[in-house]
Amino acid sequence: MAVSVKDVARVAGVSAGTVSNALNHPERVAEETVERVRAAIRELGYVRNDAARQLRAGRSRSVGLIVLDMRNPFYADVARGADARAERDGLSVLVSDSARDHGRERRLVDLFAEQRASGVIATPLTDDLAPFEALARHGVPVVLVDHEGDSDGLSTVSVDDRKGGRLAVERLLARGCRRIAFVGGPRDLRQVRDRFEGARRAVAEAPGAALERIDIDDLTVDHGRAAGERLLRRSERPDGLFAANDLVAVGLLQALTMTGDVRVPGDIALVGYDDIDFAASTVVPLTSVRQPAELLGATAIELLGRAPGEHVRFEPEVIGRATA
Amino acid sequence: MAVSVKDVARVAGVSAGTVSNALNHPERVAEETVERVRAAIRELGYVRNDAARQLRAGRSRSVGLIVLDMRNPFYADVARGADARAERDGLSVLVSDSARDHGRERRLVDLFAEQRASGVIATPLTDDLAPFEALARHGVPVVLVDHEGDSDGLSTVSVDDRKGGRLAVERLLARGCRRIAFVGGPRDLRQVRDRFEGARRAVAEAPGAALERIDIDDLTVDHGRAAGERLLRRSERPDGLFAANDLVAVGLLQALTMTGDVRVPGDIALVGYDDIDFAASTVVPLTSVRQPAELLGATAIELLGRAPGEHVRFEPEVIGRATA
DNA sequence: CTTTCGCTTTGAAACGATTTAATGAATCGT
DNA sequence: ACGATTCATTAAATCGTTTCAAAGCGAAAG
Repeated sequence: MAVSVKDVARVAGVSAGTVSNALNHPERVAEETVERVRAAIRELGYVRNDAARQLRAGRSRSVGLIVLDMRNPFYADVARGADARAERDGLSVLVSDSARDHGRERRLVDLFAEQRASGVIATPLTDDLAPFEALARHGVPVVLVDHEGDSDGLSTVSVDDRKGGRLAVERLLARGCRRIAFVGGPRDLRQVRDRFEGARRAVAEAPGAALERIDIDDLTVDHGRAAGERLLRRSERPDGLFAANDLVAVGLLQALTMTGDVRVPGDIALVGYDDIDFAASTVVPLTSVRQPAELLGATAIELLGRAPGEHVRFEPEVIGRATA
Repeated sequence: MAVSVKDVARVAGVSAGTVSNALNHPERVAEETVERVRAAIRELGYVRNDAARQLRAGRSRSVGLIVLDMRNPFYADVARGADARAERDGLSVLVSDSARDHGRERRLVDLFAEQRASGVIATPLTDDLAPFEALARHGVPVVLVDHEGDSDGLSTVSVDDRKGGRLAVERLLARGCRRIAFVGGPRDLRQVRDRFEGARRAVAEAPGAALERIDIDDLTVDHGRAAGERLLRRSERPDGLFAANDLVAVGLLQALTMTGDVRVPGDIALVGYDDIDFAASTVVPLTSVRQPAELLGATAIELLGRAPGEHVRFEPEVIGRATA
């Protein structure tokens, strides 16, 4: 059933080696022969077997991209950026979702290791980089995205999240907010930790300002809205909110504006994180800390081709809209 | 550099075949030997070469999922559903984005063909199913998602989009809307076409109701908002809007509510499509036609394992919220 | 007329895992 | 104690492609 080079060779009246050359190095083969091989391929409906090709080459032509959460548009943008850049190098990007599950992350790393991927780009779940270091030691280039690693077998592309946290809070402080709350979680997620840390420092430097921490279990719209509703029932409310990402911010915004007795930003100002497409489109357009998502993805692909251990860091930027 | 079964075999003092058996059929190998092999694997840091394994097996353990637009949370949900179901069968789902580009779609189909994927699940770009039919003819099971195909080498999982369009408009009609507009595009996208067609029929059956068509180039928040802004500048406005998907609906809603002189649903009612997470969280919670996204994904994986040519169709459902 | 050069093409050897039939060793029943 | 039956292991074949050294062959050079 399976058509192989040998069959093509027979029909074209040449050897298997020549078929391979006609396909991969047409300049080494007489024009007329190339044509004959092409015809045979069409006739038989031959499709190259990538497994055999890879086995010989020792390495595949695809790079794995492991994201924390496919539903977060931020990662979709990272994927887009990577995809676009990879196309130029003749690589394919295959995205997979760790869904914030350690087991799943591990399995995906193993999968790409076994596939001898050309590279793996990942947003790691926690600080436990062991699986990725192992991967790198096995010769698969690894680039961590959105992670400020220090491990030197690995390259990283990141955005300074502490600075982002600081910028967000400084924006709130500049508006006059003094009772600031950070809404995010889970706490062991590095992004959450660093953004909070940046916020903490900014508040510490501002006389008279206080920072409260509101924990949620997941960075989703639903959890954000639930947190917002809890906030509404309190007598003493913060006057400035910093959400760990835009999904949470969107949820908060919904809850706060729903009843109509809290005005945003009048009573409570709000800053989100990621500047996803939706941010510009919320009830009150969302002020957010922007990360250059597509650029992160594209840069990650570039780093795959270079020596490991390179660290590129981008600067976040506040996109001021109406909520703060 | 590369560690192979042979190296493991040497260290464990057995033959290559035994190493393979220890890995894949431990019950055929003496317990003590399995242990010795395991130890050797750990010692050498052996990682199985999937290319070789596949070459022998003739088939890979991963299924490709080709989506129209990674940024649309609907597809993220489909991917989630597929992923969860695939895990049980020991398959991995690799997602790739055709980004509504024909060339890209073609390249991805070729890629999965060459990889001899266990299956391909795709949301096809247009009605041109030739590439997918070719794939199926080569023995790769193909399931089209969100497509009501009739081609019988292919299985499909779909949601009745015409019915969805009808339901959406009936909802608007029931509220008393009579000047209804459909906002969507591009016209050759099957989803757009069918949803419009359903809307058209529903309007045709309602005495005194008229349907207008507002074309946009892309089903995104931005295009929706632009359409909404154009709408605001008109003197004669529709009293009911049906958006081809929720992203567009969110954009429309933004534009309409921004200025404050149009009330939703008072002046203009609105129904979206897909019921993405965000839908519940918009300024005015969005009424939307729900498709069981995760179920679509899971079902697609199941169909991969069955005989080709099976067609499963789900029913859409209106989720009534505040906009209509 | 021989030598040399350049261009095509070939045949065989990899790549690394799995499988098959065959072999050897141990256990069993009678 | 002997053939029959398990059980564990092995050696060799195989999957389909690419590569590399070698060979074929006609034309140009001497």
